[in-house]
Amino acid sequence: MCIRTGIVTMSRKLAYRNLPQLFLRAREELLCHFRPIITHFGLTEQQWRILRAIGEYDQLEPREICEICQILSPSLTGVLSRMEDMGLVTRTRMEEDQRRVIVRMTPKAEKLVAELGPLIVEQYKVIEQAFGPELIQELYEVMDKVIAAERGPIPQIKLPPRKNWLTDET
Amino acid sequence: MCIRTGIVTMSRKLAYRNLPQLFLRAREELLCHFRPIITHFGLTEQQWRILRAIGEYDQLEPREICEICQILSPSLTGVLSRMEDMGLVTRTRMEEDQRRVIVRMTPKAEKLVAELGPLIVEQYKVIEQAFGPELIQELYEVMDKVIAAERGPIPQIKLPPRKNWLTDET
DNA sequence: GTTATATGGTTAATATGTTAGCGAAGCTCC
DNA sequence: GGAGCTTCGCTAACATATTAACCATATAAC
Repeated sequence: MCIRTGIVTMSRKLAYRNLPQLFLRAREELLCHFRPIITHFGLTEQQWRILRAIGEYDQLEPREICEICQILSPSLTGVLSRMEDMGLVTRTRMEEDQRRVIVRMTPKAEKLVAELGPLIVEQYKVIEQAFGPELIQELYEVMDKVIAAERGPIPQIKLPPRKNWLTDET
Repeated sequence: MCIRTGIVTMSRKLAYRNLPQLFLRAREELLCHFRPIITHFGLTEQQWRILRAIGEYDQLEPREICEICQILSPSLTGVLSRMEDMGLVTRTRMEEDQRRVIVRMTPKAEKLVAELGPLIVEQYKVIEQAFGPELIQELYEVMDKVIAAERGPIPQIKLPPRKNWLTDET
């Protein structure tokens, strides 16, 4: 407590650094080298993620894209319909199950990926040069350890009773 | 080329795994354990990032918040004005430089952080238990290596002449 | 001192993220 | 075979991300 002002100015620094935020920053550190390439072809980052995924699996259903590309279903709906308008993908309902949908690339998108893909790889090589191959390798390993769900379920801490922080003035 | 269909189905799998996407997935793997805590207090993830930052630095200018919290300036404008409406922060123009602004927490926000912060730390401990302290340590180290700009500027590959992929039908 | 330039925050327009909930199609169980 | 439940994609409402451009203020150049 400050003697002069009477205000408690203890360090509100938490014991742990903001890990999700570090991920965000590290991701941006990488992505900023790819963004110019992607936008050069008139795509958004998400659109490229999706095209890359379909290119790899040949065809995918929306919920598969959601999981692979880390895009939530409501977002995907919009992204896909825009990509459909751009003539990049087609959406066709499955015969067996009228709920499900198949997403495929158009020939135009195939050509686009055929041009864009190698450039992405080229940029990866440049980055690998700068970072050092060991760091890249290390990155893949650590990421996989975090993602690999080979651990028990992580419990959620008990939450205190809900107060109306944002309405009460007390 | 497939003999039956005549369609070229070569593997369009790139030589490098999608690293930014791995970051995204790993980040989500962590964040999903904190999100319930944050929303329990009626905050969004970004709002908590900002409160945590201000709590640590006592007061910040918008552009500092942008850099620390990885939020772009136009986004921040909206987030801050919403937080102002919620009575969480105050924005005051600087006397010396009428362009600049100082962002501070309100007492209400101070109390909120005082309750929320320890819960976040608690959850970190739980996660550390499940992940193992070594992995957490390893994470911090690798992230810092990626972020630390102690390397030369990373060159951008040369881009081919721009074609109108999205308008031409050729 | 006035013009040129740079900086800090903002607005505008569009795309995506996030949560809740809906509606149709498929499944289960009785 | 119909009630209840689940799955799948979607809509709606709001918050944020992203790019471009704007405006006021400050600084540099002359």
